[in-house]
Amino acid sequence: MLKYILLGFLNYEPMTGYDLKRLVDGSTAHFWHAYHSQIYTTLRKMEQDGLVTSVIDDSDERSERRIYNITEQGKSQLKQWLGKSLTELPPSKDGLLVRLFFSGSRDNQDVLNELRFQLQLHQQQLELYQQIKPEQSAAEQSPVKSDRQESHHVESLDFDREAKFWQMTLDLGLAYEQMYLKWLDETIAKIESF
Amino acid sequence: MLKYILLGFLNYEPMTGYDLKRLVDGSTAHFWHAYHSQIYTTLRKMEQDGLVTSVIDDSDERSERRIYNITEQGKSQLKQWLGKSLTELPPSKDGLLVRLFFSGSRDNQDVLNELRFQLQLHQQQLELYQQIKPEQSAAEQSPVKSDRQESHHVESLDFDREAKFWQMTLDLGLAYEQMYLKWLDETIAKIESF
DNA sequence: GGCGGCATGTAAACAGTTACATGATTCC
DNA sequence: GGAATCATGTAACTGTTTACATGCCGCC
Repeated sequence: MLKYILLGFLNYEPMTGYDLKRLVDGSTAHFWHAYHSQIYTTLRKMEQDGLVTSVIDDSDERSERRIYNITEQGKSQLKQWLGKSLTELPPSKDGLLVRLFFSGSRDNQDVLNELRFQLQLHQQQLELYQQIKPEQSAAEQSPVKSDRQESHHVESLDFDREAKFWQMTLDLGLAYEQMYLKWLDETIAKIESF
Repeated sequence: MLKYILLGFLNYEPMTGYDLKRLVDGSTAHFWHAYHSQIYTTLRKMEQDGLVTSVIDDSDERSERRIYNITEQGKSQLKQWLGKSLTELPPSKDGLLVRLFFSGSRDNQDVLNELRFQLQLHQQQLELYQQIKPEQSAAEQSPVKSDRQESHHVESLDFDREAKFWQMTLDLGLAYEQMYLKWLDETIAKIESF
């Protein structure tokens, strides 16, 4: 999956592993997280498979910035992947629920402490999403922050349309956090009344 | 994590890999899924680590039913794990959102078809949860279906209390599916009005 | 007799995490 | 001068998934 995220971003414009890392952290991390180590190794793998090419940036000699570029093969694989709809539910993995499921033997106070901490975390997450929210103009909100006047023109990219889809994923994030917070509130109240 | 799920179930009573597989499928799969291959190999690993022991069931000679038993070390590790609260948000992974995020270049009809199919899947999932719901008596709803009169007495297991925690995880499942369905509805409507 | 479900596993591949490592630059 | 951040990567490990494999039993 990470492969397609990287192809997706590189399809906007060429960039380095670090750029990709920041883009992932700033946008897809909420529904697909990746460590920098995985990003770098996946990029190397993709290069071997001919989906991307890379060049060392000489203009900026301070360090070895390796700039990745999507190939035609990479573009076609991205397109092909987008063409095949998902036909299954994403398998969810939530450690907190596992813990709660087996919490029969725990002290209520222990469980409550854990849930209250989760409440804080989810409140922070919600606030983070809300800060992105205030439907900014598409361009400003764009995860791709390049000067569109400059060098690499992205052919026929409709930023308004892109922004609508980005907004939809954000909407789910917001709804998810609100739902989770409500459930945490109710669950805490239930345990308090045991 | 699977390790602790298996310890958690084996802490109720001894059972086979297949029993564990069915319990996982029937309860924790909604927040932590595992394939049978992983369950069997994890059990073997746990046996090597002294967390469980196993014996081949002779009473039933038709096949090699290997019955796993939690050890004192296993119990203590489970307890220790339950004692250390989670301090981070569970990283979510949702392939549909990844696809939506990069759907700017897709036809609206393609995206709509995919979302409508997801709608069906989530409706089915919601119905599945609702069928479990009607707050049955704790014992009947118990994922552990053993005769409590018989052989292995589980010392001091409060099924009512256990059932309350099981219900909480189910409540999140229900809230999640309702939230997801609402978002899908709204998102489909948005794309239709593009 | 064939099919589906029960029951058990192994092997290989792939994905994801943690730890280690290094050197530059920028800010205090 | 030291700390933080930028920037890049490798290595080892752990976890997860897919595919392969086998044999029994009960039902139609």
